[in-house]
Amino acid sequence: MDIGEVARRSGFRASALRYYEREGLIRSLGRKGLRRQYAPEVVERLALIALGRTAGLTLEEIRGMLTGGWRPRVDRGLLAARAEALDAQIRRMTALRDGLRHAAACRAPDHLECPTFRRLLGIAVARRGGAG
Amino acid sequence: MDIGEVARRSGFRASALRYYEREGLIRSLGRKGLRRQYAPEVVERLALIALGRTAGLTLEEIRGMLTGGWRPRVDRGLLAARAEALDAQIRRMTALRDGLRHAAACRAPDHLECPTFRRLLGIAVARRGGAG
DNA sequence: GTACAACTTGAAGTTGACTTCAAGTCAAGG
DNA sequence: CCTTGACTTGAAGTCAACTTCAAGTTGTAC
Repeated sequence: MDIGEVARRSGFRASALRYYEREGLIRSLGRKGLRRQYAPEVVERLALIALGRTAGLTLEEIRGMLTGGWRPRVDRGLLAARAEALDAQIRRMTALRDGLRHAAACRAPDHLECPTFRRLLGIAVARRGGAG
Repeated sequence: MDIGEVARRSGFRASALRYYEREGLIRSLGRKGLRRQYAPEVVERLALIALGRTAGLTLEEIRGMLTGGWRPRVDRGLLAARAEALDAQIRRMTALRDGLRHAAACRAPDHLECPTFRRLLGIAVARRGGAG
């Protein structure tokens, strides 16, 4: 496949695909003349990259997770660690989501004054005279 | 409080605090000579900003959520919409987390070949001859 | 065989969120 | 009064992740 075809199928722009190739996230099979030729599987790989991106991962992190095809071994410990880091972020985002949902419903003049909001977000700042 | 004190208490650098002030995320009470003076409440506000940042929100988005103190009204619809967007991202991240956890345990040579992995990540790419 | 759309490259530009730098100001302690 | 370290400013630099641009090449349809 030409890069344009991959772009159409994956939703990434050709410039992004070239960038990903430079960065080692995808590979082309070779060239037809000047033009890069891609295997169809690259589209799945790109779907995974897209998922990682929308999940807020950096390309560096995604590259650490992608092993498919050309890298022989998976570092299972690394994958598990990534999963845990992701889980921590999911918890933070969940707290924020719940805080926002509460804020959308609460009538307190300032959310920072609302105990429910504060508890949801885990904001535990001493009001006065805290020794730490 | 001097900016240095706020920096110590919030974990942000002074340069970040000045930047946030320029961008309208925080306010100082005024100046003592040249020096900005901050109310203690700014530390809570910064904790909220930090939470939003680690949750992957942009400063722009965070500013849209922060109303505390000087902005009179909360746009509840906006807050609810933010919560929903966050929820969508949480779902994507959860899918990815579960995919990673599976990948860390699975013995398939390539995760993209593993039906469990594919299902978890929702990768539904036609293997061959897809007409769309 | 020629037109042209689709590709190629390297370099530079963009955006968000800051940091760093140079040069200058000033509050507080001695 | 003087020193000093924490502050001030605007401008420029940095990083990730691309995009855009200019100039050049080429596969392919006609």
